[in-house]
Amino acid sequence: MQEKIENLIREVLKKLDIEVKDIFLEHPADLKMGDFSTNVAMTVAKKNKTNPKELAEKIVASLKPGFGNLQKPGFLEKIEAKNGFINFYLLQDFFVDSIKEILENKNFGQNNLFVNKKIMVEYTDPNPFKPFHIGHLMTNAIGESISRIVEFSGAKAIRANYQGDIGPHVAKAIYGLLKFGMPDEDKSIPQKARYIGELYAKGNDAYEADKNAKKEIDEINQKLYDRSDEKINGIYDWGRRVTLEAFEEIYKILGTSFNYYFFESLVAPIGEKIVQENKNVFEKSDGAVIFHAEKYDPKLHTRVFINSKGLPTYETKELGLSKMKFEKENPDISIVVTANEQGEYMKVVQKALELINPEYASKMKHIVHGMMRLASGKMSSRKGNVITGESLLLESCGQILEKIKDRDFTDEEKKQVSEEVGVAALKYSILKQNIGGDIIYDAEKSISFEGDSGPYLQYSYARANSVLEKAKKENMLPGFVFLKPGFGDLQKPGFFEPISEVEKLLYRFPEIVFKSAQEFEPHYIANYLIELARAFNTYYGNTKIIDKDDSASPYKVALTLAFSIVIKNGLYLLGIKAPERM
RNA sequence: GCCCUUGUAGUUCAAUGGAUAGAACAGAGCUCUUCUAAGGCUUCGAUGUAGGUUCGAUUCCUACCAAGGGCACCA
Repeated sequence: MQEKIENLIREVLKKLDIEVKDIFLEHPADLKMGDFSTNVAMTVAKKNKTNPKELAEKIVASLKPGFGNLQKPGFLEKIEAKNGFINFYLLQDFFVDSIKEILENKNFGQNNLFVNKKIMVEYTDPNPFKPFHIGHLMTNAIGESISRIVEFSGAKAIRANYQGDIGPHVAKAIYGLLKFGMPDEDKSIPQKARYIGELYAKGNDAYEADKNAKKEIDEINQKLYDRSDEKINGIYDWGRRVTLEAFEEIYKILGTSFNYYFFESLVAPIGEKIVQENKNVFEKSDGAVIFHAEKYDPKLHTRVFINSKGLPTYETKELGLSKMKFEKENPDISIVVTANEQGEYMKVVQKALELINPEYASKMKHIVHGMMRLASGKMSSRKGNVITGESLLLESCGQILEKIKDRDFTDEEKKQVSEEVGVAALKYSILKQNIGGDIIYDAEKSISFEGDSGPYLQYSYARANSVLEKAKKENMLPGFVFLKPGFGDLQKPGFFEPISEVEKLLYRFPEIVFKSAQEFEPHYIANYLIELARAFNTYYGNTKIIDKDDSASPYKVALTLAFSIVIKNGLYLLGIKAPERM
C-alpha cells in the first residue's frame, strides 16, 4: 500500500515536472488526518523556494479526477491537502482485507528482517551467591522480549545467561557462611538462597570495615580459584547449586528458558590465555596487566585485566566469554543486555576485542538499559538495600490473587492467573518505556494494574475472548459476506459498518514489530498495544458485537477475532502471557 | 575535572525535524437489567535555562543548570 501511494505521488510529480529523490510517507499522529501522509510538498517547496501549502494543493488537485488525464486511484477514499501535508484516506476495502489477512495468519506481524540470521542474546546474568534483584528482573524482561522480537523477524535466537560463579563476591558470601553458619536443612531452596544473599551483604560490609576480614576474604578468593581447600569447596558447590536452583524457579515464573549457561569460572582461563597471547595489546603496570583504551579512543579509559594478585578481572572473563560464544554458535549478531553502569567498561572491552579479533568485535552489540532506582537512592546488593526481584514478583502476584479471590476460578486457576497477571504488570512497567531510561521504583505506583498497564492489555484480550466464546455458543461465525453488496446497496444507510480505529490500527502491527526489531526497542510494541487495546475497549463499550438481528454481526466477530490475534502476538513479543479469562 | 545516560502535566511514561505535544495515575464529574467496570465517557494540567541551525525544534548543534552512571586492580 505504501508503495502504491509512493508511486502515485511520483507519477503526479513527474507530470508537474518536479524532481524528488525520496518520498517520505508516514502515519499521521492523529487518525483523523488520514491513514498515510507525506510532507513531500514541504521538502520540494523548500528546495524550489515556493509556497508549500499552495504546492500541496496543486498536487492534490492533480491527483483528483477530472484534472488532466489522471484517474482517481481505486484504492483511495479521499486525498486532501492540509497545512502543507498531503493526507491519504484508504478505502474501506483495504481495512476489511487486512482483517481477512490477520484471520488467515495466526503469526500476523512477522517480518523478514533477520531471516537466516543467528542472534545470540545474553541477558539476566544474576550471580550465584547474590540475590536476584530488581535489576535482573529488568534485564530479563528486556532480553526476553528482544529475543522474541528477533525470532518474530526471522532470526534464530539463542538465549544465553552468563553467571558470575567465581570472584570476590563469592568469597564474601562464603566468609559470611563460615562466620554465621549454614542455614537449616529443612528450609526451602528460595529461603536458603535468600539467606546466602544476606550473608553476602554481611561479608561485603566486613570486607570494607575490617582489615582482617578483608585479608581472610582475599584468601578465600584465592582458594576458590585454586580449589585448594576441601571445606571451602564443599560450601562453594552447595551454595552455587542452591542459588542456581532458586534462579530457575524465578525463570519459570517469568517465562524464560536459556539455551546456554555460561559461567565465569569456565571462561576465566580462556580469557587469561587471550591476554597472555596478546602482549602487544596489554601492558604491565604496578604488577597488574592493563589495557590503555584511551590510546585508541580518547573517550575511553584504562582498565585492569589481570590484577596484581594474578587473578583475572571481569574484563578478561568477558574476552573469554566472547570467544566461547563464537566458537560454540558463531552468531551473526551477539547481543549483551546489561544495565548502563556497565556501558563504559564494556566499550573498553570491546575496543580490546577489536584489536584481538576484529571479526568478533564487529558482531558484538551491547544494549544498555537504565537502572531500577529507589526514590531514596541507588540499590546495591553490596549495601543490602535491595528489593529482591523475587519479593517484588511475589508481591505483584499476591496483589492479583487478592483481587480475584472471589472469582469463579479453581485454586489452580487462581494461582496461574495471578502469576501471569503479576508478571505482566511488572514486565509491562519495564517495557513500556525507552530502554535507556532509568525506572524510578515506587512500591505504590510501579506495579500498575489499571490504565496504561500489562493487566489492562490482558484484560482487553480476555474480554475479546469472552465475546468469541459467546459467538461460538451462538453459532455466530466470523464473516465478511455482508460487505460485498450489489452496487446499488452502497447507498443504503446503515448497511455498511463504519471502519473504526481498531481496523485502522490493526494493519500497522507488522510495521511496529519491524521497527522494534530494527532498533531493538520493545517499547514501540508496548505503546502500540495500549493504543490498540484502548481503541478496542472503546469499540466494545459502544458496540453490541453479537446480535442475531444485525447483519454486520459476523464482521464484528471477525474484527474481535483479529484484535485478539494481534494483541496476543504483541503480548507474546513482550514476554507476557495472554490468559483466556481473568 | 573528563566521559556516557537522562531532563516533557503534581507523578510515571510517549511523540522517524512536522499538523492542536499523546497516554496513564492522582484531582473533579458521569457510567454496569447489554458480550468481564482491571472497562467506557467528560474535565483540569507539561517540553530545565539561554542561544543557534530550519519554512518548521521536545527532537539537531553550543553553553549553562539538575539527576544518575563510569573513570586501575568489584561485577
